[in-house]
Formats: sequence, C-alpha cells, structure tokens
Amino acid sequence: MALDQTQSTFGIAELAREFGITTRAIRFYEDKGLLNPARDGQRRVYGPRDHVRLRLIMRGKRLGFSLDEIREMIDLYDVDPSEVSQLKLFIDKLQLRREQLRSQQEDIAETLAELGRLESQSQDLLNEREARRTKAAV
Amino acid sequence: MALDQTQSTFGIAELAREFGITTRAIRFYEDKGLLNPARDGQRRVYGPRDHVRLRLIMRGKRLGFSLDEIREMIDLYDVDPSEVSQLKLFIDKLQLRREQLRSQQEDIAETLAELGRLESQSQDLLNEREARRTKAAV
DNA sequence: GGCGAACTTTACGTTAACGTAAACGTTAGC
DNA sequence: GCTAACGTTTACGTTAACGTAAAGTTCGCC
Repeated sequence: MALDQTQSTFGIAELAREFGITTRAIRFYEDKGLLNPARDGQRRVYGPRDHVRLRLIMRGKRLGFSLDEIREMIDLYDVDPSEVSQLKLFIDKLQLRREQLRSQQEDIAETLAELGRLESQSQDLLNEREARRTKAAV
Repeated sequence: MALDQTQSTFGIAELAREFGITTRAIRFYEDKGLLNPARDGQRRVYGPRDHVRLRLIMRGKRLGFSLDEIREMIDLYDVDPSEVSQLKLFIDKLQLRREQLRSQQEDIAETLAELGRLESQSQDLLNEREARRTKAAV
C-alpha cells in the first residue's frame, strides 16, 4: 500500500523537516521531558504519540508559553485519574489554564480591534490621496 | 480638585507598583526604545503616553511577543503617514500583524476546545464516582 | 545637618532555549 | 572497503530579559 494516511514512525530529521525546526531542538525537548521517543539501538524512533506531542509543543510556542508550561499542559492530556482528590486537582488545573487562555483571547481581540481601526483610518487616508491624484490626472 | 481621573505624571516606582513589575524592568524597556520618559533634572517623569505604552507592553508580553516585536507593534500607533508609499507599507504591516493575531486566536480556540473536552470528561468521571459514594452511604 | 526614601548610573550574574562544533557510530550503495 | 547520509553524545557559546548589587545624588523632614 502506497498511501499511508497516518505514518506510524518517524526519524528525527523527518520530524525536523515537517515542523520546520532543527534536530537539536527536538533533542532539547526530550531533555526537558516533553518527548519520549523509542529507540532502535541508539537511534530515536518517534511514533504517532510523539508526533502529536510535537504538534502541541509548536502550538504552545506560538502562544508564547515556556517549555515548562507546555510540558504541564501536554501532560494534562494523559493523566490517569485514579484518585478522586487527584481528579479534583486535575479539574482545577484545567480550569485555571482555560481561564488564562480566555483572557489571552481578550487581549488579542482588543489588539485586533485597535489595529483594525488604525488600518481603516489609513485605508481611508490612502483612498483619499489616490482619489486626489486621479482627479489631478484628469 | 481632589478627583483627578487620568493622572498626568508618574514616578517610576509608582508605575512599577501599578503594573506589578520592577523599576529595573521599566528602565530596561527604555533602553530598548519602548519608552521615552521626560526628565526632571535626573529623574524620569512618565506622562499619560508612557502609561499607555506600558500597558501595551504588558499586553504584548502576555501574548508572548518579544520586546522587539512589541516595539514594532506600538510604534504602529504613532506613525506619521506622510508619503503614500510609506502609507501602503504601513497598511501591509498592519495586515500581517492582524493575520498573525488571528491565527493565534485559532490556536487558542483549538486548545480551549481540547481542554474543555478533557474537563467535561473528568467532570463526568468525578460525578459518577461521587454518586457511587453517595449511594454507598445511603 | 543628618537621616531615610526615592531615584540615578554602571556593571556583573542568571535563566531559558536553543546554536554550533567536535568526535564518533552505523548502514546503504558503489 | 570506502564514503556519504544519517544519527549519536558531550560541551561550550549565544541571545533575550531581566535580577542583583554597588556606589552615588537629591529631597523633604526633624
């Protein structure tokens, strides 16, 4: 079968190419406990789970989180909720993180609105000037 | 008049308290060209404009931007659109920045959704267990 | 006029997130 | 059997964003 939708193993260089980062960075994420690839002898072999994690890492970086924060966040995805007390703490963590994300959304919305106002003002100014130039050309 | 809505000058310690940062950080932002306070002799005096700028700086930091990026962004607020060619470039910059912010919004929306799913799953699990415990108590 | 509080400059220290280079192992292909 | 591609570990270097400490100024107040 040639068409394999979800490739199941990756080399480090392959991942690096796909995500536009260096192999150094990928090994660094492993050092920091964000990835845990299998090994084939000495070589690292990344499975689908690592692939997903790396995607989450990159998304976290785009949002401005530190690697420590990112690790905390992606660890949330595979917590084993064995004890009830742990489960409550886990839910608290989730809620905190979600609140932070929501306030970040508000910050973005404000910024977008402000830059949007600037943009339309500038656009008006530009249209006006170009109209004047067109008129002068007639 | 006692009630002065928008205070017009600030000392550095005053600003530091208000924004929850150190005076060192404020001076550092000045070094990097993000602030430009007036002087009273040797001392820095911050006006309303600096106050606004500092708010924008903090917002930029919450969004994960570097100080360089933040400087570029807040400089957008006081560009003088003298030349038409400059004006076009300016509009391009604004659009780029807005697109970046929008994709950041998407990242946040995805993350919020995923964490939300996790949260309701956990909440269900918790309810189930507490129901079982209540039942056992009856 | 001495003292404390708030401010100044100068300079070295620190942490995160990699970059870069050296020196070495292994495997497919000619 | 050699080399090119790909991988490994180890270790020192670098940049951003401040922290921290030293040494001096200025000002209001008792």
